[in-house]
Amino acid sequence: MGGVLLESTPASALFDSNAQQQIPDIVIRRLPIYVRTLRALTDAGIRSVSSEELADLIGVTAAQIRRDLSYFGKFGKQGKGYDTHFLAQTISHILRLDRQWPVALVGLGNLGRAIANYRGFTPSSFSIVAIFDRGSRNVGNVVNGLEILNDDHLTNTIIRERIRIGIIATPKTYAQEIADRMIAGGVEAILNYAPTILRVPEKVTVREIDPVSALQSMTYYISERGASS
Amino acid sequence: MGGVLLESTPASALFDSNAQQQIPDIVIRRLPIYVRTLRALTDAGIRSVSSEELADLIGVTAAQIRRDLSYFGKFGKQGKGYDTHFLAQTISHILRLDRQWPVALVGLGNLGRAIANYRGFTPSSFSIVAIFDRGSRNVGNVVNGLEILNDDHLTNTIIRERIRIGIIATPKTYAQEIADRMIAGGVEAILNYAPTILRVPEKVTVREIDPVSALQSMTYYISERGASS
DNA sequence: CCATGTGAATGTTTTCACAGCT
DNA sequence: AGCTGTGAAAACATTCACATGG
Repeated sequence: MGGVLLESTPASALFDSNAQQQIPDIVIRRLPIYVRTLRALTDAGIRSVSSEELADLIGVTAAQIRRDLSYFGKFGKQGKGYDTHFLAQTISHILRLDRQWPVALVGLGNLGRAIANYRGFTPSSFSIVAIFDRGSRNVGNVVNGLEILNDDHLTNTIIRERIRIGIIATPKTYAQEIADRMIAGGVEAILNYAPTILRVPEKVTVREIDPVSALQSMTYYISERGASS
Repeated sequence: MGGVLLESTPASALFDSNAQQQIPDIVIRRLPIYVRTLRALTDAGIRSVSSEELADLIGVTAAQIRRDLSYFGKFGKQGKGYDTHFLAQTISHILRLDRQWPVALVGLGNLGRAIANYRGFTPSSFSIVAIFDRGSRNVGNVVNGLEILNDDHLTNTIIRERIRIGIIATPKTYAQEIADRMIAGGVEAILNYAPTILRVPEKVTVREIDPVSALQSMTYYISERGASS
């Protein structure tokens, strides 16, 4: 992960209004990997998989996969395992990946540009539909088919386009202000690449992408010997 | 966050050979944020901080900070709090951030280029000292002062330069092979941007940077109403 | 006979709450 | 008087192990 911990984790799923059981966020965070792995199996023509086979592919235990799935229902066949296509579809539906989500990206440095050009979001249910930067050299240019807008228009565009997801790739100084303006427009999920902890209301989910912290935590485990530079 | 779970988490710290207490990886992963926040305080001229103030800045509880620190020693003064500079230095030392670590980067697409140009690694104890790509258009070019090498030289360069940390920014198809070759050269920590789970020996730590999974887990929490696309 | 789904047991992490030091 | 460091409790997460059903 990179992404460090400390992410705001909705206390309630506010998903289904009846007294639904509360599902741990850590389970929710594993589901995308299950989907990805199941899709790879389907693409390879494999139609059935046991919890143990799936676990080996992912690097977790079979019991964990069975327990995770049990929060949502019974999807397997005893003695047989899981239908790969069906399970991928089912989890995708739980995560609401069976639609395309419009996303706003703010910040167009090296990183923002790489994000704007990344081809992996679209097949994963996300489309960047608006890109913003501080007025200056970038505004007005076109990146990946989208005109870069001045971030004055951020809140209004988010409202108009009904955007619920934002990606922050600004310098850390602006990140909180951008988050506030996203939230004012109705954003409820923020992917934060800026190295700063965002303060957001309960109903907003934030995930941090923090490669520096990830590196800084791994050095703890590196064995003695060998220095250099 | 982003980074998904499922990271290989060394079962032992192999840090200090005597029967040292085992420190939870989740604690280790929080330490970089403590350092970052303490440094910001120091830079702002604040010389002392209580666990509660620090907790508020980071978005965790004061008890958690005190417990985390207690794994390593007693760094505070009762009635007073912690010396910001001293505590930043101490945690940096624990994480071995009081030196510069050479890093190898493999893969030079959009993302690899953004990583190569990122200015945040150097002040955070990491220097990219070698960049590799599959032979073709990129090899021989210079990015951020470094000549891009053919990845045939990967293992040898890692050995020669005593590199212990690798960053993988290749397509997922090559990621495992690159990881294997890094490990053959002595790499013990891998930051993996490719959307695939790497199989590595026990002694190697991996952290995943997986923005797609992060987004895909957040949609679960987005409230009803508002669609569009 | 195989593999799911799940109570119960175990292990891990967080939080409480307060004795003790400054 | 204020805040740390930490036992003990509570909350949370994982794993065991097996009854059950295809």
